[in-house]
Amino acid sequence: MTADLHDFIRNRIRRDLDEGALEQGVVTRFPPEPNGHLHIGHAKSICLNFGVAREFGGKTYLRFDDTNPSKESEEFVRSIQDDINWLGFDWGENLTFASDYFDQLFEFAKQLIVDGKAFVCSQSADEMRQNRGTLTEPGRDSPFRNRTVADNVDLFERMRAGEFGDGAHVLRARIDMASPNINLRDPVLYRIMHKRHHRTGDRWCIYPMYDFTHCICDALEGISHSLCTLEFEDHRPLYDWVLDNININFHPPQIEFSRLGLEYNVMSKRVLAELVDKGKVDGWSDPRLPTLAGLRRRGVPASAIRDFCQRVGVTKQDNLVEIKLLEFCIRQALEAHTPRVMAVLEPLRVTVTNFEGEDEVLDAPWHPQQPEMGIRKLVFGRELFIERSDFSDDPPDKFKRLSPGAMVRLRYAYIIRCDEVVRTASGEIESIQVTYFPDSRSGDDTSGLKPKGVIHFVAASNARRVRVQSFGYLFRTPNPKDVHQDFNDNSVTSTEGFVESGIAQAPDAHVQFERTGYFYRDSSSSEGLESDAIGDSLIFNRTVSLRDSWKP
RNA sequence: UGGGGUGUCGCCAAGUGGUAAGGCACCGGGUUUUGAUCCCGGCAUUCGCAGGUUCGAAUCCUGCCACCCCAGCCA
Repeated sequence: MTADLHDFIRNRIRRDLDEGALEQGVVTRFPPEPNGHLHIGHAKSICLNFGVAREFGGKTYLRFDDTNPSKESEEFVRSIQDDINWLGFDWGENLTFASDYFDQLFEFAKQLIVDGKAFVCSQSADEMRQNRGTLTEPGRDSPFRNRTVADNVDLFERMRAGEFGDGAHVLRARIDMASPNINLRDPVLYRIMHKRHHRTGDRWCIYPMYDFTHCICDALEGISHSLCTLEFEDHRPLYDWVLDNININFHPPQIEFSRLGLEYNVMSKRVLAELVDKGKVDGWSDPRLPTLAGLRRRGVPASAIRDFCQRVGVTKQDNLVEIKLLEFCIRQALEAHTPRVMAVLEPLRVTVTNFEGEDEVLDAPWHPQQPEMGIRKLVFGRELFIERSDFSDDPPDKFKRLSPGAMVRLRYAYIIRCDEVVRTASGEIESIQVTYFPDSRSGDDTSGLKPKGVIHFVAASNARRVRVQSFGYLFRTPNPKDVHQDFNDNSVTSTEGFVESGIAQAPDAHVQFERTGYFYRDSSSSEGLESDAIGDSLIFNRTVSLRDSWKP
């Protein structure tokens, strides 16, 4: 089940364990900011953090990093929990919020002030930026850098008391304005923000910054390995500085790994939020999005995402994973147990001229390799639909489908031969006429006929209308740089076809339309995309097509 | 021109001095009432480049090159 994984993080953990360095065992945390929905990049982190804890008998905190009330909300807190659960992970009792620690954080900040390691700076944001220096030039000390401890304590208390407006003052660490690492040039620790917080309400009007908050929360929770992405690498000295300069007896190591890059996708929450807000997609759960909500609505099983994250591995290398790997994982997850059904997405009418009388009911397995899944009933009759692409009046070489004079097997039913093509006045193929061979019934075929191909069909009397939505990539290039220019405005294809009525008895919301792909019943409703709520017609989202190795 | 990272097959990725795992993709072949699945086989004399150390280097040393990240009172 769980292969022995040997990425650099797990190797490190094994070493720590061997050396007896972990008194409390393995403790990890997944620290999302509740300002958007989770995407498959977060899934990589979730699988890593929860996976590692599971493998080494440790525990994982779900800790919301809610230090910026101007962007965060309860709605996102809920959706994130739902998504993590759906992915298959459980934090149990270990649900925390950075805001749970606001009181302690405040005390730690005061300690820093008393020790002369932090000061209240009253420069404007603009002035501060100007004095920060550049990548190659050192910054200049703030004129407020040498305020007395007493003044600093007083000012900080009054900041908290609400005496000042947003931006009037800020609490800064007193480190080194000449540091080549810009994060160490007296970084801001607290800012004034008169904003109601979704958990603490109006109790605070100053909020701690990430760099000050995160490391302390990690220490307070006894995180044994604080795993984050590469862009925090040069924040690590600050992470360590804070913990080294306050009175705390635990110091987690921060270990960075590279974020997931996925072809034809964008993994930036900012960009995703923008697509949602501008109505370019149908909400956070648009099936074209790499969000967990979107993947779920598309029909991607959580197990496929977990498998994908495992196959992708964990390293420090920048990467852009091929979308084909995800597609492979999805097909593989669905192959073994997804019920089969036949659906004709672009119907071509077929008349079986030698079929007389009552419709015939046939049996077909829900899954050809899983007989224990049982059978479904299928109807064969005089009027049928086949896929337009399964007929050609000018077949290419090695065409194994139907063409004038040729024979083909209708899956789980009879062999037919095309006798005639009926055309419209303008010459388009309107329907075809065929004869069937009564002694060629699937299962007891005594005809001796050997057609070269098998195609799917739906009997007109057994057909239920179905609307099918297929999705292309949201972006036109594998590695979109300009999300507006590279946006694919034409990524949804909607067709109306027929599905065998047995679909109603399908033992799963996931289904394979034979020879076409895996589909998932869409039951959410919204404006942009069609949903199941419209009329009584069925709506399916194509999760992924079947592999197709046919090359004419 | 500062600091921090990363460079192993088309894409991921093992490997940490002993002579290049694996997966995906791709290409052959077999089975097949899904051109699916499944099965078999092929696919890096070479590890960014150049030197050096060593009996032996993807792994050690030196120098180069390329790419990514950092100048929010965001996380």
